Amino acid sequence: MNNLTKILIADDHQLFLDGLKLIFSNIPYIEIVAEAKTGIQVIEAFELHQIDIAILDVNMPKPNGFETCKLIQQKYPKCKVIILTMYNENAFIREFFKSGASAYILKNAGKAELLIAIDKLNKGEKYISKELEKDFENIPKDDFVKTFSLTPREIEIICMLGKGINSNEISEKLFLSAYTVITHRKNILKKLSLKNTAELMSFAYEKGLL
Amino acid sequence: MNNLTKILIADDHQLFLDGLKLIFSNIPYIEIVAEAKTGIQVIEAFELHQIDIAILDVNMPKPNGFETCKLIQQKYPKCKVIILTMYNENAFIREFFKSGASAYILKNAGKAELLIAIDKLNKGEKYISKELEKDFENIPKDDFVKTFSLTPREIEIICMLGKGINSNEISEKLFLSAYTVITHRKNILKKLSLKNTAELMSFAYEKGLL
DNA sequence: TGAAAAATACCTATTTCTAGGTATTTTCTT
DNA sequence: AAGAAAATACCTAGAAATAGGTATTTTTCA
Repeated sequence: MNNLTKILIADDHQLFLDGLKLIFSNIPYIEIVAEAKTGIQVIEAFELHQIDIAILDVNMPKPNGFETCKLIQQKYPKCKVIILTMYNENAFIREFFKSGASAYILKNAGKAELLIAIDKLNKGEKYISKELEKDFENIPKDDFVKTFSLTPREIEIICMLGKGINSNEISEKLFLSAYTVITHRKNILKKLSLKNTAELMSFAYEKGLL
Repeated sequence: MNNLTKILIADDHQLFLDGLKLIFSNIPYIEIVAEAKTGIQVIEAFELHQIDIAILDVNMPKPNGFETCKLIQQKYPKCKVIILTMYNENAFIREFFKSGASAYILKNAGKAELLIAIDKLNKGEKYISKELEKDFENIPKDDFVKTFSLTPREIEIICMLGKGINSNEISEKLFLSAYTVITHRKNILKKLSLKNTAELMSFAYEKGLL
């Protein structure tokens, strides 16, 4: 056994990948063994390489960071996952927990924080960005649940709506009846007391859901 | 006069800035003299430093890359601007022209392309990402001009839609025929090549319209 | 294991949106 | 003053969203 940490990095922007590579190129105990631009490529990379830590962008396409993380945890439970997020999307803290990831870091957190996180992960600990940690404590649990009280499925549908995908298309993509999607949309609007989807999109953006 | 290119970099994500810094750290003829996370910080930096090239992220907040670019060109017309964009948003090619920027590059283009662009800019030439160039040629000029840029009335209506107000209600508030509002909405979606109002809301938020 | 939450699915009726037009008037700009 | 752009308004048909239900199955969690 050696103490070289083997890392996979995944983000759909080449420049960002380049940046990460250069950041890690100075660190002797870290080796980047694979990179990917989509969730599918991540899974493929796992079949070819032995990976200790996967650094995934939340907004990565096909599938997104959380989904990819779940897949990794199922097949390779020893691998730790760091989720990188753009904004302080506190609606996703729950997703983070469910996904089984070990660290959750804001992209604007800086390089030092990344290295600290990797260090903690190697010790078997978890890590969450300072800024994100605040949200945890500031928001009482009940309030938090009440404020949004959106289920993962509902959030998923909201995100798809934001891309201009309509109920029929969503039902196809998620292998659901169109009725089900319509029911979800109805529940979302009712829960949040919103008039229509346009207002829902505003809400979603203002709460950092999108 | 020296041949050292002084660069400002601006993006709201620290890791991305770090990446750019490391990329340029190997290049002897380039010096990063300032960095910024918002448009305001960019303007402030211009008051403190002599800058040859500004590299701006489109999606930077307050104000966005294009707006910031316009401000720079007004006050410091000698400075060249490189706009970095996440996706192939051809809706913004026109914005790019209006802003007076000298280069327009996709973020996933890779480091080499950035260096080529800087080289061209130093020679007084312009540069556009290969992938984006395609879109230029495909779009006939007339079509191109008609395709984008929202009128004040259209923006007003978009804002109201974001509040959940529907066509009928908008027509009442603005003392217009409902037909007129519907026509405006139709024109907006066509102009921006969007599928529906949900996607329009996403567009509006992402571009800082809402 | 039992209750609660989430996800699923169906039905009807009505309203609203979208897409395809055309066309006139007003405002801006050169 | 002429032309372009913006704003206005109308028509039709079809697609999609919304609102009101009900109800079963699956997951989650205490």
